[in-house]
Amino acid sequence: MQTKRQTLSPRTYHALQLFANLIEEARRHRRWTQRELAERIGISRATLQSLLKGDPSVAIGSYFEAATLLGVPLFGTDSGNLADLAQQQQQRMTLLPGKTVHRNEENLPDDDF
Amino acid sequence: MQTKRQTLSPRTYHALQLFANLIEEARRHRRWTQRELAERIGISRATLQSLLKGDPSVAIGSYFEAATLLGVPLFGTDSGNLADLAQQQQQRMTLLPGKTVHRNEENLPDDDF
DNA sequence: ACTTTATGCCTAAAATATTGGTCAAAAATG
DNA sequence: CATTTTTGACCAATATTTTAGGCATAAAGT
Repeated sequence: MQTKRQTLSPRTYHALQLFANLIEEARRHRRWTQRELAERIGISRATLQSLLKGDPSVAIGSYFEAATLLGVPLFGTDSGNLADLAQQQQQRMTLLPGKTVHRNEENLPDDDF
Repeated sequence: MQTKRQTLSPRTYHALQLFANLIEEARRHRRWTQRELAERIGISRATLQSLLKGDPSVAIGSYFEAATLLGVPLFGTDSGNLADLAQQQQQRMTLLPGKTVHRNEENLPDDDF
């Protein structure tokens, strides 16, 4: 029934749609049947169908695994250096000053860029 | 409890970790509290915490909405042209030949690039 | 044209993600 | 350094996703 459990920003829907389409395109290109792909991902065909429609309620792990298996680039990079990127990020964060975000009465709610 | 309902490829885990870290970094940068962000996304703080750890079982919609709200670029682009990209994709696909993927006994299972 | 396979869509049941609440420790504030 | 706020972790109850299965239609193979 596809219950609308939460309302998301238009941008999110577009991103989802795009992502799903990239995956579907890759699937066809590789000539994998829905069953095949679903099986490889480790989910049911029904869920895969939701995924291919861009359903926001599907687990992100299923999306990413699909992309990985099909070779759809995640975060710009297609190669394996993704692990490195993650680690860089990790460090960059742990080194940063504020561990927790604190606020009092009146302070700038938004600090852009 | 973080049940390990399925086993994913290392690359997927790395991507998830990276994504979560990007979001967390952006949150701190903007000085939003976990409560604040969770509320804006429309999820509980508990779920947000799973998300910030890179939990694969969290709905992709929550991830993407978080990224959107925090300005974390999705698919390389930060601006609004994401909608256009989606539409281009859409058309590119519907115009393509094979609607369904068919196979018989022996044929090339993998057609790379 | 006929046969086979893939896809789209629908259920009820089963599995599990999400929630709201609480607590202790950590971090920022004044 | 005392106070306030944020964060990390946990839990039981609930809401929701996921599943298996079936059926009709569409597409591809022979």
